[in-house]
Amino acid sequence: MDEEYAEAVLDLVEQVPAGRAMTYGTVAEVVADGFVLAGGRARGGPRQVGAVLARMGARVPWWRVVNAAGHPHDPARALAHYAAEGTPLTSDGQRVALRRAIWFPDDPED
DNA sequence: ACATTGACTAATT
DNA sequence: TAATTAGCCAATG
Repeated sequence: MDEEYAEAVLDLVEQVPAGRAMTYGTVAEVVADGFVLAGGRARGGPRQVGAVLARMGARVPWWRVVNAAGHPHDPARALAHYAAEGTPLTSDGQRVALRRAIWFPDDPED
């Protein structure tokens, strides 16, 4: 596991505003693009993002990263955060309403 | 070098 | 709507 890559992922996750969220796939793409611009080599798909969070996710708001269906890795804990942050959820209250919560680094409504 | 495994995704049933 | 299938990329043994 490349430390530089891990840092990039964690930094990005830390930038996600409360009440918003990003998908693993999107995080992977944004980080990958950043590395390309930096003339870097390290790549990584969505699964690598998950691998990084599995190791060092404890120090970042990991609940703001969900899969394409809007499901967080640890629903029990994530739900409590969503309630506290006012994150938009779907009718079943079990998954993040990505249509409304999805966030990008260049989002004007940071 | 090969097989297995994951905090994934998209398309197909 | 839910389950299955196939593709995916890197880490690990």
